[in-house]
Amino acid sequence: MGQNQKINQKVRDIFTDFLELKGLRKTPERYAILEEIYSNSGHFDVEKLYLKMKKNNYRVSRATVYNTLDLLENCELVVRHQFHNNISEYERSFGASQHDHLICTDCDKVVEFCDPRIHAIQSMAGELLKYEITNHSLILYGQCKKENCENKKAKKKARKN
Amino acid sequence: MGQNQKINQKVRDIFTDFLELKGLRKTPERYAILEEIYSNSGHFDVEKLYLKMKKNNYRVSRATVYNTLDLLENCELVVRHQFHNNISEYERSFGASQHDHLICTDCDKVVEFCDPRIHAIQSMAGELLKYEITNHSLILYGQCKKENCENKKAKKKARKN
DNA sequence: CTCGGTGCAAAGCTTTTGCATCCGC
DNA sequence: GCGGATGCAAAAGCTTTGCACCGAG
Repeated sequence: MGQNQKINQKVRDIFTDFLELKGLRKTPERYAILEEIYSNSGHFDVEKLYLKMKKNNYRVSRATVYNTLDLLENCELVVRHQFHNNISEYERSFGASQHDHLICTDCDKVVEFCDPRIHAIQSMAGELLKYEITNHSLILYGQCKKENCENKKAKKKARKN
Repeated sequence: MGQNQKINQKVRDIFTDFLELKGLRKTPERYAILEEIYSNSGHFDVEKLYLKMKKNNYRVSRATVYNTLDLLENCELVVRHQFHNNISEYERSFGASQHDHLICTDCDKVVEFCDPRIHAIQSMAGELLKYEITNHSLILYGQCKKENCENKKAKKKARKN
């Protein structure tokens, strides 16, 4: 059994436990969506996932995709990111290392990075303010200093700055 | 001259310099919007600002509000936040200390806090990844441990978790 | 059999866009 | 007077909702 298959099995089990705990139904659509998400890594939005499933001849409605993503977010198999536009991006979160994001303000490219001090900040702030912190979102914005940054955004839309 | 008036004058000057530098017009609408934003502190969204101006008998279109907020964001008189919903929230950023946000997952209340280590993370990540970091967004999510947390969200919508 | 879940389409919200008019320069 | 800015309304996205039907328990 390969590493991926092992992860997929574990993930299905977590989802099943969650659904049973909450008294929710174990529908094929829900498992199909989970499967699809864990068949790749990287960021995706609802539309991308919806179209990918359609292409693979698995027909689900957008409503079900939204519903299932909510569930998966609640059982922490998926994290939702809110980057600086008004659409929700998602990412699978089991079997992946905790990380944060750096976004290029020229080309929108997303780079992942990790810094242990964030957890220190998180727990200290929680203690100080009397909050039980469950998660965080750290996004850095900046320009790539390398010359191979393709500057897509500038092409896409001449920014009025 | 009071502290607020001094700030308002400084802020107008910054905006004027910015508009002149970019060759943009100094329209009364733009200054009226800036004025309205700096007449209060705290977070606001486009609709809230739009209605506030309307109530004060200053008629601007939503389109102009969006346009001007873009300009103000570019000259760093306003920061835009993307919390975990799909609407943009703004906050004036001149004359206020740099801070980050903690959001209560029960009642959506936003608390501000500050930790100097974030700047260290920011510059180290930038150096490592060869990016010129210009700004960041750090949001912590958690539940208030005090009993006076009114749990508005639970009322607003029985979350399907 | 029941009632939660799905699919579809309509509605809701925020944001963007097109165009005629206006006004800063 | 020119060309950018505004106002309005329509259009465009993303997300939620309503309702008839389906199927998991």
